[in-house]
Amino acid sequence: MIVEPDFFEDDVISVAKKLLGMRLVSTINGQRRAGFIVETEAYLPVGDSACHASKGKTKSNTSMFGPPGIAYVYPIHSRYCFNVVTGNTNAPSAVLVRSLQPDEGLAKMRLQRGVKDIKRLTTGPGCLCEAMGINRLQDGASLTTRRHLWIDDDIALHFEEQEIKATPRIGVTSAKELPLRFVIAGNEFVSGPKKWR
DNA sequence: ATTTGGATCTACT
DNA sequence: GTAGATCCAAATT
Repeated sequence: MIVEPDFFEDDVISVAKKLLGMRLVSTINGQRRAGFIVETEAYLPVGDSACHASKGKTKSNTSMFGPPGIAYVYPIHSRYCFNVVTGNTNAPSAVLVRSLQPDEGLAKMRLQRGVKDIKRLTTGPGCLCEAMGINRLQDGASLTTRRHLWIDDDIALHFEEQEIKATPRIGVTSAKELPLRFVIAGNEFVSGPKKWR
């Protein structure tokens, strides 16, 4: 089933863990593509200097202040990063989806990415956005309708609870030590240093 | 109008 | 493991 809005009303760390193994599905630009979420990061509403919302609302981060269950897409280093907005109040928090295990529409992904190696299709936040066709138009879009982009568990990647591994987040320049990155341990589509797989 | 710094990626060693 | 490419938007001039 497609996930309902209340799925995202939970606290951000719980949502980050619950998303592991679920499917992200896109029909942007026609061909349907899907992948299993294998790596996420939580960005907290309070006490998290690495969170984009921590310095207040700006033109580009307004989606983070919106209702749970919408997308927050922002540009960085000539790529996009895709987040899911969470929380049940005005407290801005979000889950960054960092990596997918490709499941459906591999040919279209290869076309959009311009690479053929399956390990490089959707491994890394910028790569998965390119493969799925996620762009600035998806910023603020709802993820709980089957329109262009949504999350479901029609098929789920099976793994055991104890296989979730928590590590520090990648690439952040502050709050470096907080263990807010969650991965399916040992999955070959997880990005980052091998110590953190 | 110009500068600066990022929740990155790739190619290379 | 590291260097260089890359580009948007916020801050500064």
